[in-house]
Amino acid sequence: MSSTLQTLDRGLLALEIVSEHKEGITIAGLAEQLGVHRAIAYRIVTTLEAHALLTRTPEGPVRLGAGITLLASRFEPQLHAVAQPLLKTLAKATRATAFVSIAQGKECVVTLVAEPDEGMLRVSYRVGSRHPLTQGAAGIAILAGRTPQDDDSPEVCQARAEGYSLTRGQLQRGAVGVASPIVTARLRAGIEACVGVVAMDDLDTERAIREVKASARQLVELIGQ
Amino acid sequence: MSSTLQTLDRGLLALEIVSEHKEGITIAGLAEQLGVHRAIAYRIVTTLEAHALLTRTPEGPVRLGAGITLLASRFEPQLHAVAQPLLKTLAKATRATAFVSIAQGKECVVTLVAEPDEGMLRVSYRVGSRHPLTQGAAGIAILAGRTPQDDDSPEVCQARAEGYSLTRGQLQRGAVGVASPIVTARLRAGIEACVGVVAMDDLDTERAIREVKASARQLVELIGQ
DNA sequence: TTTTATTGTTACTTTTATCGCACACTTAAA
DNA sequence: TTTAAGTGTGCGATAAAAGTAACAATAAAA
Repeated sequence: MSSTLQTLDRGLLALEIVSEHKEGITIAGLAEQLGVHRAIAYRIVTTLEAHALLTRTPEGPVRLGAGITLLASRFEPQLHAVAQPLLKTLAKATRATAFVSIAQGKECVVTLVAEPDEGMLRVSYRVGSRHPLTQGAAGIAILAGRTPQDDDSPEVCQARAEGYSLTRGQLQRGAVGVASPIVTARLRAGIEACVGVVAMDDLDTERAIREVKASARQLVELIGQ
Repeated sequence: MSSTLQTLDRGLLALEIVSEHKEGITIAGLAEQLGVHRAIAYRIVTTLEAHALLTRTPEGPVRLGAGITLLASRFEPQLHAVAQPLLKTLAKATRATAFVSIAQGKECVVTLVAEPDEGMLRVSYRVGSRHPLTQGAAGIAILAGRTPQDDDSPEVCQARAEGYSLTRGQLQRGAVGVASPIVTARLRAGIEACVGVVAMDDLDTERAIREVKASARQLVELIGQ
């Protein structure tokens, strides 16, 4: 097992800490959270700033920078390439429409979809469509993937315990949704995403639950623990 | 003038290099591009992997990891906080609907919107809606923000030269769009985003162009050069 | 088959990049 | 005015990387 680089490690940790502070954080505050001298934090910020991963507001505080967007836009096609075949398999196995959704603010956005080729009728779930996190199997699965909150609904708590969520008719009458959060062990927090399927009422839920959970695990393997 | 940290700098450079290789890159290849010994590249990759910013496929190559998604999901509300007031001002000044769009694959997705409070009729542009990059002012502005390609359309070339794009009726009959790419100097590439306005045919284009370009510059300041 | 690359990892020496202190300075509150 | 909290930057000591070399383990070529 090869070792890690202290300086790089700290820098990335700093990036994560900054990302946790929506309103920004002072360099002094960052230094404290990192447990290092201010001067070190200062150099770390300068370096991250040079790569546009951080910005300093004129008043002082440090926030995330535009570089994140660039990286994210490059990650998306990679995720697509990796996850699409997996989704296709999931769609076939469950004979339902499979999807990957991620959180964006208080909403849940569909990023990838695969439809089964069999079946007369099928539910289609458009990429880019969004709905509140509190509604539908996908949203609940994402909430369940977060660290427990006091105000979690019973559904979310159950989904967290079982590893999946199942909803009927929440987004569309007569539709069933099953979703499972994508939980990564290495990160300090979940990645706020889930895999799932939607179908008409005739979904074989037993099987769907099994398959969706398996897909979530596989995705974690492919995408990075 | 404070200095940057070599190790962190190299690590971030490695991250960028990996992000440029959609299919992944071998560690040896990465080491070469970084101009360092293989052993160093290994240590860098291990560290980035520990933060889930990179993953290694079972066959070897290194790709971006899920950590990017987490950072991106946290950047979004920060961008929102910073850009929303600016968009509101832009909407007021131009009496048109102002927006920020980013590229996602071959499409262009609307991420933020602000509507003017005056005016009887107004064009509403829904957050999350998407259309091909080749269509509409927003898409063209993003393409213009990229490094020149051989197959760029005349519109894209013109937008690159002028610093803005203007289209009429491409997405909706009777609608005019003006957009300007958000170009950052520090990054190795553009961030694939733009600011703009959409309105009915009665838009004061002279003014809109001026305001939109100014907004793009301001956003760069706020978000990180 | 042997030979030749390439990959992945470790142990060790060298060197230099990083650490952490220190000092100067600004701003704002007490 | 003093106190406090924060920013920004040189500098020497040393821990932390760099940069070797070396060694299995594959994998590809002869």
